[in-house]
Amino acid sequence: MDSKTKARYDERAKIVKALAHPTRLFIVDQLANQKRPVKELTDMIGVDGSTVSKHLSVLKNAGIVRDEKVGASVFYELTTPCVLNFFGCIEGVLKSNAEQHLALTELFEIQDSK
Amino acid sequence: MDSKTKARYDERAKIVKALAHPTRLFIVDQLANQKRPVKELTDMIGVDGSTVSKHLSVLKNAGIVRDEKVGASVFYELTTPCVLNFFGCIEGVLKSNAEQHLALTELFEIQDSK
DNA sequence: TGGTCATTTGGCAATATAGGCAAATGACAA
DNA sequence: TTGTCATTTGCCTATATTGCCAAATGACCA
Repeated sequence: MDSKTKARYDERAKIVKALAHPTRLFIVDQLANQKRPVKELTDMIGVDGSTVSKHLSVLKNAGIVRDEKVGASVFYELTTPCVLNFFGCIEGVLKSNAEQHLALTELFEIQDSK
Repeated sequence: MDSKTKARYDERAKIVKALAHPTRLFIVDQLANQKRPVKELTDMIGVDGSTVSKHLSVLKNAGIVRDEKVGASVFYELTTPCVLNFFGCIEGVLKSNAEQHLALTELFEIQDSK
């Protein structure tokens, strides 16, 4: 793999890595239709505020969210709503996995019943 | 966040994490239109075969690829082609980042020229 | 100015991930 | 059977990530 190709995949991986955490996926979901302050997200998630702040900075660093200061609060919003497409795609994989698992389960049941 | 919601995001994150590596994104891309043996992927990527094997097992474990033994080789293929939608989405974020960066650059140039 | 709230940053310990090498496994041809 | 090739697994070290606490910063009100 030449260095140019490598660089392209490194960039892409940076975006995906930023989304690769349950809390961050939750945050993205909560920002789907509205901007929200850190406090509100923190209350919803139920972990230390500094932890949420760090997750938000990971998302911001990847260009997935943007922040806006309003008084003492900082509101975050999605920069590119397209990120939400991820969920449909992920659910597709999960559904496929579930079907696969079901098929295997049935297979074993048939074998067991022999 | 209640435990059921937590579990849902944990599952989703598992899928995204499996994709969150440049080599694995490359592999998914190479499997887009055809199944390929490990050896072929290893040659394309240029790292140790055991490393590629491990990346493939991460993808397999997440249900993103499926393997099929043919003689001494093992062919891998995508289970759900929908995963490819990720790329369009990621490129969207990268494009948005690039535009943002360009806008900032221009802003500073204007300020510098004062 | 002093106090409070929201957010971020620094430090730290626990845990997870990556990738190389060596060795084990399995298929197949000589 | 023996040798070779493809793949996987075990082991190990280096590096990255996570999340908490405490402290710093900034906004705003009394």
